[in-house]
Amino acid sequence: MSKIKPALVQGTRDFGPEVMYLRNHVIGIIREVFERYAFQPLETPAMERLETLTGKYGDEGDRLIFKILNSGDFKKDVSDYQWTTSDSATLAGLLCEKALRYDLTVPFSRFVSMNRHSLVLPFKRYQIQPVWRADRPQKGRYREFYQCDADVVGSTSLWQEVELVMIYSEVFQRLNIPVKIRINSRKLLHSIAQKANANDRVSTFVTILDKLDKIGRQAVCNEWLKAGFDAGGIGALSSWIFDREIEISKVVKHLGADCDGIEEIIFVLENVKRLKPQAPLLFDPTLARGLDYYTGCIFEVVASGVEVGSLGGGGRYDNLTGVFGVEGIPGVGISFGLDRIVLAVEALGCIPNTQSTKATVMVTGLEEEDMPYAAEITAKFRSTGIRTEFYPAPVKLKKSLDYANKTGIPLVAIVGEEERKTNNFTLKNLTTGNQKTFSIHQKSDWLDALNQPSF
RNA sequence: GUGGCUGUAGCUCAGUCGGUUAGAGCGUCGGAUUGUGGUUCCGAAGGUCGUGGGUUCGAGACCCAUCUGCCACCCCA
Repeated sequence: MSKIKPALVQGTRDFGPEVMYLRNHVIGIIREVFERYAFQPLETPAMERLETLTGKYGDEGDRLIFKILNSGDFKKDVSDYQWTTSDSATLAGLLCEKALRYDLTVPFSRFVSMNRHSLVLPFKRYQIQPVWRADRPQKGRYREFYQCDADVVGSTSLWQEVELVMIYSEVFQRLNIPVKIRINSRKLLHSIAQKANANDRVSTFVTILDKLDKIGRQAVCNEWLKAGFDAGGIGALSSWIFDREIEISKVVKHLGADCDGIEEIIFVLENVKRLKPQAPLLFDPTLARGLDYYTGCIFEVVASGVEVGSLGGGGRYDNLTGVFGVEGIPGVGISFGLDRIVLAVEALGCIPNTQSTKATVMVTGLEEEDMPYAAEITAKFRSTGIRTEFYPAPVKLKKSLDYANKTGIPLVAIVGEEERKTNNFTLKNLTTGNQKTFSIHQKSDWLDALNQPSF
């Protein structure tokens, strides 16, 4: 058999022990906060039926769905005519019934539709799993990445939005990442688009507005005009719309208090304010977000000190279950991008003392005859809950001490002929270089020394 | 999906105009020391130059394709 070069698939990564400590730490904080806000855990399969996923994320999103080739003789259901005349997208639909999930919200929506009779509404679930997108990778952009979602279905109350904003704030506070949480509303974007006579082409209008950061005010106006939107309307809008941190009261003056969507934003802003979140919640009239299914408030979180893209996003979707034949179940949710959060933590250097699973002590025997006794000591340590590594061969002390040094084990229990014959062991503190002999029968003595080495 | 940049030892990188046996530092392994690590000294291993073709007497270098990483679009966590 010819040798195969080991390689990763584009846009995927391995996570070694050091990174896993950090990832688990971050996941732990997110899960802890989710549970404290009374969300319940859920996991769904990596694969969904292709038809479950398509049509929910917009044309661009559909293109990025990873499709899974049918098993068996997948050619047999496709006619020669279809092979030659179909375009790639149509052909993919004939060859693939399954796909990898693109996000966690749509699978959740599918789950809710299937289990609506047994769910008590409002139902709050959290879900921490990988998702896949056939995107072209860059820094902070992968083809496999983790999302951490909290969603609540079956409630139209805006208090859900308020609570979700508080979750964002609390998680990033605990992670020591300074962030801004932005809020806008799809309804408000519709209202704004109407001012430029863009009723029938809201998404085109919004897509151009969303480019503000990259191309600037003038270019946005030019593109609007080029796209044929009403010049008078654009002129009026341009006096205020480009202020990304505009006071909502000014927007009320421009659009009127009865403008669709504005009341919701005011409600969320005011009630969040009363709860005094650590992270600021800012109204941003240019915030758009791409996912097609959002209908109400939308959110986005960006880090203040680093550029790794948005760390999270979310919003309200009034009728995602509708396409599964279940009407009248509204939902709202947020998502954390674990991989970008980890990047931000690394870039900011705000790494908390991550819980490593390294041993606190290593037991090493000097000669073959010492090994059974060394194994007994190891077992004794472990039975008291001490994380213990057993060096599995009698080697020169230089070698085993070197190993302990390099793997970061702070204490070494040395067992040789002397110790074995007297039921003792020598405990060496690698940080200070000091060592001390203990009797194995004096458990309280050595237990103290292992837990709090003071020599 | 579109356009661009990139790849030499485990890591960071040299490698002249296309010319003989591809180098350095760090790291790894062994020894100096038969019960004591981090320092020092000595020694060794490690490369089909991302991969596959092509041009050439001769390619790490030039050309084409492909894979990867990165950048700009697009989109998004």
